[in-house]
Amino acid sequence: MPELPEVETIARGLSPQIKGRRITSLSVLRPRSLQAGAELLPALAGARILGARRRAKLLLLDVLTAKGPLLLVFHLKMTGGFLVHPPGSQALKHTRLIIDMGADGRLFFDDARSFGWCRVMRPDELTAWPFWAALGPEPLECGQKDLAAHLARRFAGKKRNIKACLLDQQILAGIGNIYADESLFRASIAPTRQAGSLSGPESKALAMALQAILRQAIDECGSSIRDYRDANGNAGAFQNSFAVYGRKGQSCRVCASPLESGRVAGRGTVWCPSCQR
DNA sequence: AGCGGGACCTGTGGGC
DNA sequence: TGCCCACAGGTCCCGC
Repeated sequence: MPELPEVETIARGLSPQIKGRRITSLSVLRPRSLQAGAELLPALAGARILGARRRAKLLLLDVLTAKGPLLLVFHLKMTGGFLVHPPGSQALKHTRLIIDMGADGRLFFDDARSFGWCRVMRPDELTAWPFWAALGPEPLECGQKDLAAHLARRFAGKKRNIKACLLDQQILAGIGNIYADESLFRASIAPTRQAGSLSGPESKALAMALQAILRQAIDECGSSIRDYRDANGNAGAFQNSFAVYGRKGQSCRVCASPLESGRVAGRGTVWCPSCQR
């Protein structure tokens, strides 16, 4: 599922394939996949794509139209993905949007489960968008000490469990189910712990674990469970490094205890009852 | 405040 | 083989 490392990998792989290209048109094959900005579609004709970038789990395409800058903001949710196809290529079964780049090909946004979406926005609309404005900091864009301090501050007094807090995009941006479970294992913290009960050293350990795991996952081009592919159609490799996610019923790689599984914060969760306290 | 549950989606895989 | 159902999960929204 595209979380921070997967979206980052997609943005890095996509950017060189589309940078500097001109959009001839954007076709919407599934109306609900365009969540906002239909009135801006005509302005996209002739616009130049400046590049692809990531914020939280969002993938953003910066484009420059004759009337000024616009953004194509995508949320890939569970099964969204991008691939550039040759000019004239026909839509696939799950293609939801096509950005036609003339002789430079066609960028498909495919999404089997149709949870993902695109919003076409002016820069001022983006900054005013409540979801965008409320996003917490990027975990890899602050120093380890700053991240630990931020987490400690945001966890203080919270009765919610720590896993729910890690999944809360307003506390920290980009973490989903996989990296929440993996980070908590690395930091030896049980997902069911009340966030407010974490000690200073535990917040530090969690900050360290989050950064180490996200960096390693980006280095390995993300995790591919089933659907995820990068912008070149390749699978990631971090799934081979999972300590707990998807290992329900198996034994801990560190202490060999049987892993515990259940629903925490409404999500399937796996942890080691011996290593994680 | 925080939690559970439903809605949105569809492909997959286990059980029978 | 085929049917049924649980499950995957990010976000929003509603009700308690």
